[in-house]
Amino acid sequence: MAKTKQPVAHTEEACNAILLPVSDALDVLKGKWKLQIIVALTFGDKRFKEISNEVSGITDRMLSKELKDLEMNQLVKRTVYDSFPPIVEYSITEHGKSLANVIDELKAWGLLHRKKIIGK
Amino acid sequence: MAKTKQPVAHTEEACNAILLPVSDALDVLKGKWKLQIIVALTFGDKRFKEISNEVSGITDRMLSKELKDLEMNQLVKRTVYDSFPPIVEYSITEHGKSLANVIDELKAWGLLHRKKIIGK
DNA sequence: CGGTATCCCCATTGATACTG
DNA sequence: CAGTATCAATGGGGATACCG
Repeated sequence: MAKTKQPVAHTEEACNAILLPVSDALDVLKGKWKLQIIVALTFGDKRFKEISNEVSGITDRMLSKELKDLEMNQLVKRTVYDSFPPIVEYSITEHGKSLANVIDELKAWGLLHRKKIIGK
Repeated sequence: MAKTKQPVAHTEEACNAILLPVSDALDVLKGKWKLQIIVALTFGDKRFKEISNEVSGITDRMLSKELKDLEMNQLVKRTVYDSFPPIVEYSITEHGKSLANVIDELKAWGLLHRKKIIGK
């Protein structure tokens, strides 16, 4: 059982030292679409419509909104070419690429979990 | 610009090979409370009330629900001691501990992101 | 083409009260 | 102590129509 008394104040600090950055990270990736968009863009720069086609099920409204969020967090860069009809291209930034390790770990653990739980 | 034609079918496959496991992982950790509970438990086994005290703001209803989810996914183990008043203890499983790398990466990236964006 | 503007639904969460 | 039951609120996301 657990009557090993623990230094509560210290575990709270240690706790927050983990939880704050973890929450920051999760917030940035939150929602149904952001990671799908990021992953799609890691395979190459794409235009609005191209992303829309690759991320199956997303509406224009959501794609627009999510791209803005990602741009605000400097994960994605938006480039407008002055032409008609308009051409807008989206690409991953260096900061966006720095998510690679996170995505790799999530992927690895997801596979492990699927083997353990889902694919009994 | 981007007229480097890409093998669409292949990128779609590659895409899904990433997105499916990543979604699995994110689903398991989804919501406001699950990671807080997991992290709290990594500092030692705890009883319902103890978790409730450490995860600031959570209601009994939510804690109960989240613990059930975590138990279903075998991240957390629930042990009932036959006594009165009842004693129930929660602990992290080995599978739960296997999240350590994921949490570490999220933490590392969260810190990086905070330095880059939030902390000017 | 690359988006906005509106409206609406419903799932998740919160608040509160109660129980074995 | 360790929850459950019930109801209310919030907000993320969908559907559709329209615009520069």
